[in-house]
Amino acid sequence: MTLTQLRYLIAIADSGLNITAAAERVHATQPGLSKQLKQLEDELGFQLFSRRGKSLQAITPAGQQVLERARVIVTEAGNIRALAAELRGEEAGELVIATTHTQARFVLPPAIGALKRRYPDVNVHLQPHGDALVLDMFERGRADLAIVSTSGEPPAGGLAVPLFHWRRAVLVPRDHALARAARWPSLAELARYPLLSYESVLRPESSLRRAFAAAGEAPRFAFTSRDADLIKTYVRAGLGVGILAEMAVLAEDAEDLHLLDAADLLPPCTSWLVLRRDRVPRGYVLALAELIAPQLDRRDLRRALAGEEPARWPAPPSWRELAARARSVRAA
Amino acid sequence: MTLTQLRYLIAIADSGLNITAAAERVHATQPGLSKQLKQLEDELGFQLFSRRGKSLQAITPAGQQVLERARVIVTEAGNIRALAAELRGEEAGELVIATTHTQARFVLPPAIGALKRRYPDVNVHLQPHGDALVLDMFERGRADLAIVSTSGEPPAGGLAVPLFHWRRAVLVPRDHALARAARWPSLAELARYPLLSYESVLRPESSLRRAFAAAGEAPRFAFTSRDADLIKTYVRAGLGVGILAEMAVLAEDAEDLHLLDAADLLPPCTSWLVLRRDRVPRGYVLALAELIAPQLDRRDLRRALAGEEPARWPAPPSWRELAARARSVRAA
DNA sequence: CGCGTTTACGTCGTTCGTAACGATA
DNA sequence: TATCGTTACGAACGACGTAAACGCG
Repeated sequence: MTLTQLRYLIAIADSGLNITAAAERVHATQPGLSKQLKQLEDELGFQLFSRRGKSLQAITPAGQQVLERARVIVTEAGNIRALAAELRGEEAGELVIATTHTQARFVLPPAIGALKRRYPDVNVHLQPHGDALVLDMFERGRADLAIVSTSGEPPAGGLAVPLFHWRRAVLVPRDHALARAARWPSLAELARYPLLSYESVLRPESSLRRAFAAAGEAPRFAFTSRDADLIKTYVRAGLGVGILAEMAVLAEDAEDLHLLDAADLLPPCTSWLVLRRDRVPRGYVLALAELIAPQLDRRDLRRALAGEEPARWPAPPSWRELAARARSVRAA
Repeated sequence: MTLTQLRYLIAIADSGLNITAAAERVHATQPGLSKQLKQLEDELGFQLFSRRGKSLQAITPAGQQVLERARVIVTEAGNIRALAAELRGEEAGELVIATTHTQARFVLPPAIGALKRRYPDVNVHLQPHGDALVLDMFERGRADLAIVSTSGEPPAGGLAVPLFHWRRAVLVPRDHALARAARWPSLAELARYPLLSYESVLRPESSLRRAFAAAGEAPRFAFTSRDADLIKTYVRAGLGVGILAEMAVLAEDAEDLHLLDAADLLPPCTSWLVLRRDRVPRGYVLALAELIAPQLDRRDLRRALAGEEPARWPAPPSWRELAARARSVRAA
């Protein structure tokens, strides 16, 4: 049994039992993986995968057990390497971020920009996905960190650190009836219009859906997307009333869109940074956290990951504060 | 980085930084370890050990971090091998038991005898130690299981399973004043005599010491040992009153010793089996548990180790019941 | 016939043990 | 001088990639 064999095993399992694809992933040749897998199975004395003909069919129950432990081993080996890289002062590496489109498009750009200036040799890989998939990818170990939002409890699956609070924004075309109204609309009034919002409202436990339900309303979501830009585009096209994160509203949107403050209508949300408890983070991972949310300190993050602390986090600022602070920095 | 290098690293750390001794332990040559250590340090880019001249002086802080992760890796690799051995139906292996002298001498023999009949190819290594050292050895990973006693909470450091309850026995020579008394002595009466007991009573938190203290007595422990046989020998020699575990009292002791029932005087104790949560146990480890305490079932133990259960254990019998049951089995 | 896996083979790198050397107390 | 670690060297092994063969849809 070697670390290489276990790495190959994981790659095969994570590539849908396709050895050729797995070989690609680990930068090796397919016969190499085939052989190593065979050797591992010979050493252990049982099949890790069931086969149909020559193709791998499924992981055997025993193989599943081995796979789980192999993941621990390979993760810890990676931790040792990360530890060493940090100690050497290495500033190159990969940073895989699993997050939603809104964060990737409207929140992260300045932070990632600053990060790349500080760590030019870090390659950043953004994986925008739907809410559910983000945490899924993260839990499968495909990402170093996840950035997700909830309107309540912190997300499970790792160490969750609050980055900032935000509110929803309601967007309508400038000539929309709601834009001319004298006062902010109620939920009931909003619910009369076709709504445009994120894909995640399709889930029954969506906080937006629940807010309407609590007011006895059952709005029609006429258009959903993961992509806030698309939602804005279709609001412009007159499809209805857009409900999206305030971060997605830019100054230039005011030219043809009217922003209704939904602060009191809809529950506030928190954006969370989620780190894997089983991984030693590289310095630039924590640097990114600090860059997004200045109230965070990487030493606290390291302590929390080591499990040494009850993990009390500084109160997160609102997005409005963060944006104002960023503007004043740019002005200076 | 290879599994071998990490195994060598652990061996060196566990051999007091003596590479020659470590080489012995892993059945390799000393230059082999030296070289692998050097290669690992070269790959990681920093020293795992600080050196004075050529000798290893201490583990560096970074080395400590690496060492901890290396232990996880090597443990999990061992788990995979154990898993495979079980699946193959392998019935050979090593069984290292950390326990006290009393358990090793008076409780385990029948169980280990039966185990060896069932698993002739399992080599059993008994490590009798003082109470504190037992758990220490166990936590350092030198033993597959520990068997210890407490008179209250289960021991920490692993998955603790209650085996049986037992009481203390008070032994005096047949011609001792207490042997002729009409009734059982009180703690105050006992405390008038020099006492002979286990080494563990020297610790201030000892349950025996606390029992006397609660009665306002401060007895003199004139003789202590880890070895119940020795205590009995010195009781015979007239040094005083022996207080030991009832398991240590044999039928033939009645010839020249008088047994006082201390059931109501001194608090009861529980013997616990302790398993490491990070290790997949071989079948014979669980078989031993079943052989000592028939109320246990290895499937429950496996489930509890997998963390799937709130770990409620069947009520442990008393040692008296266990011994009676064993006698009736022998008679049949 | 394409896709994916296995088998065969040659090369290269690595590990390991023996033996000699060096440093330290 | 004894103990312990390093260096040197040769043999054996193992990993890896290329190329070809095999099975299957």
